[in-house]
Amino acid sequence: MPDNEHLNNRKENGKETVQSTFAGSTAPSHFIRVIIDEDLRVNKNDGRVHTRFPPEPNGYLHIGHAKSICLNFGLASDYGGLCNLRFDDTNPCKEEVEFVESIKEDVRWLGFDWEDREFYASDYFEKLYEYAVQLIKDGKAYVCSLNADEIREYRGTLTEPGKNSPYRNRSAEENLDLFERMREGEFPDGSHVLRANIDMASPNLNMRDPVIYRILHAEHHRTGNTWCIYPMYDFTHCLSDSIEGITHSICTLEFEDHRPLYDWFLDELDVFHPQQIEFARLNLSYTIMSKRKLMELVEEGHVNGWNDPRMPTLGGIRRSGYTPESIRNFCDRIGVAKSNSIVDIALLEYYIREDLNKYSPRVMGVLRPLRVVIENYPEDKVEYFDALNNPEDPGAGMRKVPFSRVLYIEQEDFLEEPPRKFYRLAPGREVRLRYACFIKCVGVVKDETTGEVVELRCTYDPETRGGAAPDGRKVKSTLHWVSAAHSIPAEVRLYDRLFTVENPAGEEDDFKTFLNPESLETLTSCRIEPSLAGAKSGDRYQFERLGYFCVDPDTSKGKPVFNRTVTLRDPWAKIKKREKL
RNA sequence: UGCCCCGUGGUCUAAUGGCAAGACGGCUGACUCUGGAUCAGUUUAUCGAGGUUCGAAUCCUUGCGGGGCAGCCA
Repeated sequence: MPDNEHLNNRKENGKETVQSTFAGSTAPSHFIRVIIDEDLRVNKNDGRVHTRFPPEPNGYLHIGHAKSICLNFGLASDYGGLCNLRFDDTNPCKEEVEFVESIKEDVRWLGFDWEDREFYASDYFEKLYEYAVQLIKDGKAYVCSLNADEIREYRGTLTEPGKNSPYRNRSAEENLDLFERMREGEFPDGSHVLRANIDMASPNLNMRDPVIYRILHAEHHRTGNTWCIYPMYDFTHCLSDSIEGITHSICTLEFEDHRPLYDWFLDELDVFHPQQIEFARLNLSYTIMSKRKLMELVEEGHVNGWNDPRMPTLGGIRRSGYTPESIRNFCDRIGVAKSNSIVDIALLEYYIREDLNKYSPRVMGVLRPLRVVIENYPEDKVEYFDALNNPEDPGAGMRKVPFSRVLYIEQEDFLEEPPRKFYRLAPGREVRLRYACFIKCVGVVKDETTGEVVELRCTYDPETRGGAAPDGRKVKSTLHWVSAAHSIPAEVRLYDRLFTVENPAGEEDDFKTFLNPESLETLTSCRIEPSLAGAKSGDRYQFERLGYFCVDPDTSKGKPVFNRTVTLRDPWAKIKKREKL
């Protein structure tokens, strides 16, 4: 049994916390570090660095969130500060406990620890209410009784100023009374809102008397039915940051226009003032990151759930076999900036290969078996050859691989009429079987009706046992193989990119028209070497010459299922494609 | 048409007034019992026009291009 312990005990399940974000610490600096360095230099915030990762528990996390998680937790760790996990749960209609659990699992899996700092915006509802009351008393907020449509009309447009609400001049007493009765549940949803009193002519739409509280008679996942008014994001977020003593409140670019409002609340209330800093969210080529679109894929059955290995969700990525280490390295390398960009998915693949190459046990498995009979090998004989578990890791040891008269090799490793640059097996040609011996193809058996090659007749050279020829002759290629009688059947799921175009969300047509019809190929007659008999869900292996594979949870006793995480770099595949073979 | 942000090789990110750097990708080659890994080499960039300056990717003006904003979502 190959030693898979390195991999599976490494840095998962929160057992080990990340100290420095990038092994070798070659992660590039970026503008947020420049800001923090300057803050530290002038001793702003008494030299503290305190960040937070603030997901809304209304869906699953994806690789884009991983960028934010690595940024926030990484910065805290690098500067000797802290990072809170805070659930932004101000909309009871969309949020569920299930999501908070999965978010916690994902953050932990990535290797980060928020210790006892698990917070919820809903923890602050009472305090937030008091802040709202203070704004009303200061004449900075009022209860508006326009309906949603009217508020929209009064807001004006991008190019035209809005006009004041007729309720804008209510007295503080009346506002206080109304707001209190909103809280008491006297009014139906939508009948009143609390609004900030700012400027209906502001060129920034967010400043045109934004709503800060709405009536929602809905049960909240944490506060139950305690409240029937809920604060809006802009009001909640800055004050939650302030309450927690956050120094650097890092969010994505679309909140840039909200920053004046973020600052406004904190200034008007005269409370501790964190700094909001915006960065560009991650986009990856050949996939999508929008929660709504991902939901569409799930609900319409284009993928098999949120953790389908094709999904960019952390659940999907994890199931496909990615390691948290590789995701962290990736996030450190892509940098942090303010320009919208699409990172090549090849970079992500590079980091998972880099990681898995170091740690994953090598093993042989044949995906599309082609029967090979070694004519000069005795019927009943079995030999066991020594195979390296991991050439990159001398400590990984060896294992025995059984060899017998009937074997399977990969169908694509034989061509009756080999083109130029095809080094593998062909009639009359000799190749090496990995760790075993040289074989030469002396005959081809075909299906009489279809003409399909169904069996190869070969001879082996007993002198080459162990893989080396005493006479020093070379072969052009080495093939992986399994012994027919000893191998065990397996299902292997081959995953490919989800979309056929780099930026499906940026196309004119609906993104779903670009779904890759070949994003999943399920192979059910694979044969794998017997050492894999005890493989457990989550175990990762390199199938030699094919790629990295991870045992899927669908695995049942005697029926292993593997997901292909990523292929090996494959020059032959490139040649085939280039020369259209 | 208002406001805000962003334009550096194919991609992502550095250089913050002083030799445009790195990673990925691509292409060569070496090595190899994985066409893997490794190693070496190579290819390609400051959106345009003015200005400030001894000197501009960097500062200013302007044009062009891209993105965001009119939820009682976050």
